[in-house]
Amino acid sequence: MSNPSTYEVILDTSYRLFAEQGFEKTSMAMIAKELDVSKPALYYHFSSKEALIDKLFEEICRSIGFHVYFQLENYTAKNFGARLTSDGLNMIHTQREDEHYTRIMNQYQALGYRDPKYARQLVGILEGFTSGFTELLNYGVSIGAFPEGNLGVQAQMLTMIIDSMDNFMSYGLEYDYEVIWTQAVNQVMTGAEGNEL
Amino acid sequence: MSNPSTYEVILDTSYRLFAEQGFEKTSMAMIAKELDVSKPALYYHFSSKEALIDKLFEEICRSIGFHVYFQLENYTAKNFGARLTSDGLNMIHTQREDEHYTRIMNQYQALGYRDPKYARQLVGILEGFTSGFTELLNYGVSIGAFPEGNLGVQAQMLTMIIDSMDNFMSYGLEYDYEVIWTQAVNQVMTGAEGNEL
DNA sequence: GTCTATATCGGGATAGAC
DNA sequence: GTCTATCCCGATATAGAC
Repeated sequence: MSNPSTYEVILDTSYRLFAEQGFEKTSMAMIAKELDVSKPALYYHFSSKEALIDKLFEEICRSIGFHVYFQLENYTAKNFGARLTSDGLNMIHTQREDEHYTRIMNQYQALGYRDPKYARQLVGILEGFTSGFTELLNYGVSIGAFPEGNLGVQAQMLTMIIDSMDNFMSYGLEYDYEVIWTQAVNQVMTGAEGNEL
Repeated sequence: MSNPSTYEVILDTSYRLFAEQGFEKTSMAMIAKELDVSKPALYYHFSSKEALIDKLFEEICRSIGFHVYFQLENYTAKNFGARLTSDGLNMIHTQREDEHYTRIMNQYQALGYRDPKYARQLVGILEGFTSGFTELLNYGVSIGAFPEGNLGVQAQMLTMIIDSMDNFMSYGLEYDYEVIWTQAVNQVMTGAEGNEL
């Protein structure tokens, strides 16, 4: 196995440079220069640029996911709405602090359009949120936190909104994200139903 | 002025190739080959690859926008909710038919992170939708279609949801978009209020 | 594990003829 | 307005020494 610290530091620097400039505009030479090592040193740890991009993606996917931000055991009938609201806002604020996160995920999204390998992982993340929300809402109903509704659809809506907020924030759009998320949670809690067409 | 038909056909083909493969992976040589012309022919019409990308973006921006899908004069007190629902669904379905649209906009979003020139235009489109929805909702209140609420926030939410649906559909996620959009419109129409924090 | 030096290729862009 | 031929550069990747 290669030296873990060098390996890690390459991933960290790549993450930053890829986010700032994109995959194509970031050459292996630039990464090497930023780390003050030579190009072949990179190729010793990663067999190709694509391998580096792939490993980085694996690391990112490992570090995110529904259960990082929403933990079922923290929820009670009494605090359910408030907790769901604050956990969601906390997630948004956390991602907002890492200015590179949204940018690099946008890059992987672009790759996903051409290579199913990336698309599958991205879809997996989103589906993880939707199934996580579904599970959480089911739990909420079971402990009597709120009346039953179409929880599957509500979970989809929460996933879409939380994903979209991240996107809009990255544009610098100063929308009332707190109010929007709070409203979405309230809608779920009051069991509002959409009219079928 | 250059021959309009050649100019147009370059833009059309570029649109498709850029969407399929991304800007960097699509070379001027590939575009030329696809059109069965030579590279210098392209450079006669567009001074550089970046100029081509920019002109294409201008054309795209010109062809989209709130008022393409939502026209205030079609709305009455009686049909307001139904019309807002169907116009939104129609917009989503239209964009879904052009498989290249979401992909190429994703590319311009990536460019926007590095060059404010693109970011400004993208933000302009989104703000156009938000101000369009605000105007439309204000009109709805003025004709008594529904009670007054925090229309600015509601307009932001509608913008985020409609943008997000397009995104999720492009992943191939089969969510209940019709129900979600209908629910969002209903929430606006019933004047639901988000609790301030 | 890391270096210097180099091979190889493909891309953007242009010169100059027609 | 379009062509053939070419320039030039930067990128990925490797050979081979230490």
